[in-house]
Amino acid sequence: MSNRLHSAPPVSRKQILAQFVAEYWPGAFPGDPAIALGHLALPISVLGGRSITTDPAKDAFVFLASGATKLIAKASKGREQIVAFHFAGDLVSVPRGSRHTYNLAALIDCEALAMPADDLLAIARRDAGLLEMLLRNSLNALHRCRDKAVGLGRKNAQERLADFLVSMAERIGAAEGGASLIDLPMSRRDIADSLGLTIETISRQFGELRELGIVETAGRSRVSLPDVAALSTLAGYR
Amino acid sequence: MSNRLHSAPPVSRKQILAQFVAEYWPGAFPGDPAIALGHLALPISVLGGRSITTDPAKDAFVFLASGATKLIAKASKGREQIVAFHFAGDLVSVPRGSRHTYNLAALIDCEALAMPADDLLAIARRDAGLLEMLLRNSLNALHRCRDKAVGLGRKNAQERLADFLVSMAERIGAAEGGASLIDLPMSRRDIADSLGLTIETISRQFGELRELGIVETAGRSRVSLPDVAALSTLAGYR
DNA sequence: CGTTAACTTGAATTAAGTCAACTGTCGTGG
DNA sequence: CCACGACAGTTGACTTAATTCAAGTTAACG
Repeated sequence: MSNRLHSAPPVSRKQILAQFVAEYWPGAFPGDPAIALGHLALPISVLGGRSITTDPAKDAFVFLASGATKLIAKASKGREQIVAFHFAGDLVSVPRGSRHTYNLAALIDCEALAMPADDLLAIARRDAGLLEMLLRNSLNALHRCRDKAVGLGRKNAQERLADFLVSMAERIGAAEGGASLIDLPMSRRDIADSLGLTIETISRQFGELRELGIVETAGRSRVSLPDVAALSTLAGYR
Repeated sequence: MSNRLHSAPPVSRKQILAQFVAEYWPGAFPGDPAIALGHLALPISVLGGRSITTDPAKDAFVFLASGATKLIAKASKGREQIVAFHFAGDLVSVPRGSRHTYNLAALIDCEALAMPADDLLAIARRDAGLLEMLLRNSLNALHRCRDKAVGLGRKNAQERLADFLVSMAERIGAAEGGASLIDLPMSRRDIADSLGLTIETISRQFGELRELGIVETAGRSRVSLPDVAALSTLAGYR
């Protein structure tokens, strides 16, 4: 799994920091962010399948420079719920463990930057531009999470999978006219854990969508959606 | 329903604004916020059961000065999912309609302040203190929403209701030693729509928890939790 | 005190889960 | 480059938790 994507050339701490600043810190003075973030931002390289560990007693932010991750919540009895997936450029808020224990895991090889939330907030307090980007990002995540809650609470298996595929097409799909090609970095188990279903149900629903001619699959990870609009209809929006 | 709580004495726009500023705008100069927010913050009084309407095409913030609300998402086929409950002092982010349509409704009489998100952000851009409070509030909502997603995706009916009651005890319960007294402002239907279940299932689970001696009910809204710790155990955390 | 909507309870149904066997994909090493 | 092994995914039969449908009860408000 560690080489599903070609091993990236070694990326320096400086480069990752620069990437984060470019995306989330508008109007930062060159050199300034490096000094401020220098000591608290921990650069991380992880192989697919491994965890991106942060202090479980503190909220943290993780900037994902490259790769893909899942944010897992653990409940009792070994049950796991994947609360969000992330891709290159995303900034993830990883909550400290309270009711449930949270854990960020790499789906494929990742380059990331981990920062304690308190420290980042302390820096941002002096810079409204950064603060506003953090706020926009967090509102975005909130709205995504709410839409997810609707699916988990009120949709059947087919609608959940349709919604998942439409979302993935939007985020990592390669458009081909009305169609979309996706190379899923997550397993059927991950999809199941994200949609509150079992792998068997995911498999059966992939089957149904294939029958309907709305989804085509090749191998474990390649998915083609010939008609994204039709799939959206099945997702039970509105 | 409009007088479940005594009708509050008429509250002026100025008072509500002051309350919002006191909670979310540290170090604001007196008079300054009033000028900035004056034209865009819409004061609202609604009776229980009515909707707090905001422009459905724009994200909005609603500051709840008094009362209690539910944020409802509508999916296709008339299905509704309550995504969050709010109480006095809460600041609610109401998303514009995208995949699902969102709607904020009063559970009891409310005094509130509605603001278009863009306008509030434009003001906050010049004030890191306000911005930081908005960010903390939004991260808080995000973490709550994620915990909710875990329940919706991976917990059975009893665990969901136990979790709901523990949360309500924390937010609006009156502590009595190890016990907690709650006066629920929402109906069984609201609880069902929040937990992704039906009213019948909620009713049956209340019955079970009563049998177990962990929950006592009086009338439709009064709930007493003699042993919150025991209830937490049933909620399937960790 | 009477009406009405909220809630409760019971019996039948169903969507998804569980358990178990089978098949395909993909990376490794011959 | 092909064959093998291991794990990921699929398929089928059966079970179950929660829904649905249908009567009852009760609480609260006028």
